[in-house]
This record gives sequence, structure tokens and C-alpha cells, in this order.
Amino acid sequence: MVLRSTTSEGSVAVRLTEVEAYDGPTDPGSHAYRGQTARNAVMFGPAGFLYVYFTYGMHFCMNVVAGPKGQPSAVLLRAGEVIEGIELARLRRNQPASKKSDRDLARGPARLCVALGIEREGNGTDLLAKNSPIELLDGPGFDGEPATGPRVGLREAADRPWRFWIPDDPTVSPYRPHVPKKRA
DNA sequence: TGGGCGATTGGCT
DNA sequence: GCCAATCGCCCAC
Repeated sequence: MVLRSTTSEGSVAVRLTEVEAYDGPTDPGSHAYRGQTARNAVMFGPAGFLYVYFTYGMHFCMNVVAGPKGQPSAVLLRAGEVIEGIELARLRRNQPASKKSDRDLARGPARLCVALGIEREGNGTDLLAKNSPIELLDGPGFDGEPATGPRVGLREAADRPWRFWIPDDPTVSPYRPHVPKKRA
């Protein structure tokens, strides 16, 4: 799958290489686990819409709503390879042109949002609509099965193997378990 | 009503 | 490897 965003600055497209599944009501790791709130309202709508949230006081991450209306399942987009608009992506990420650093342009959920220029106002975008500023497109697949493993950085439901990535792809982000905050 | 904590990142040791 | 940055959300008080 490919995600493309278009702004006045231009377009950037990313081939998605790493995602995680979040099943609302039965998944303690999901933002929708405790019911609908102002923040997660988009998740309770129909599939194919973008749920963007702000975290750690400085980062945005995004999900594609996957379940039908009223069933808040979603897919967190964690990483990808920039396949279009790489100069704009480098500019947004403040990275010099280099084969080595290009790998990191969209490697990680917050980096992916920066590279595509997606922030708060992208929340609720219809990814399947004609002429949408952010569109989800069919893209070249790959041979074989995706790799699976536990989701990154979760305290709750850390055992569920609901992370999926393209094996051996260099743009996939490294796995990190949850780190408890140190007490005073 | 407020404090603890988060689906993270980048810089420094 | 370790840690600070930084603020909105949510629930226990």
C-alpha cells in the first residue's frame, strides 16, 4: 500500500513497510479501549478515514480506521519508504540528501507523519475520496508473508503479536519494549 | 480538578 | 545505552 499527501508545498508518497493493528473494545492497548472520547471519535466512524493523534507533547502519529461504523478498530502506520517527493520529505525532516539518511526519512510513526506533512488537521481525512489531500493507494506488494511480532512500546497487551512488517526491509523501525518511567 | 503518563525521537555519554 | 523534551488526555481524588 502507498500513502500520498499533497499540500501547497507539493506531494510526498510513501510505500508502507510496517504497521500495527489495534482492536478497540477488546484491546487494552487501543486508544478506543475505554470508549469514545473527543480525541478518538474518528475511530468510531467508518473505515478508510485517518485518525491522527498528538503524543509526548511533540509528535503526531496516524492510523487508518479499519472497522465499520461503531467498531473502533484501526491500523497504526509505523514506517515506510519515500518513493515520491523525496526532496520535500528531506526538507520537512531537516535531513541532508544521502542514501544513508534517506532510509530514516519515514522510519518510525512520528517521522512518517513529518515526512508527509501530516499534523492535527489531517485528523478525519477520507483517504479513499477523490482528490483527497491524503490518499491511500494500491501499491506493489511483495513476495511471501509479512513478518509479525509484538507491538512497539506498549505497556498493555504487550504480548499480542499484532505488528506486521515487510521482512528485511531497511525502512522498518527497530523493536523496543515498553520502558516504565522511573520513580522519584 | 490536577498529576501521571504516553502507539517517540534525537542528542549526548 | 540513557535521558530529557513537552503537553494533551484521562481517571482517580
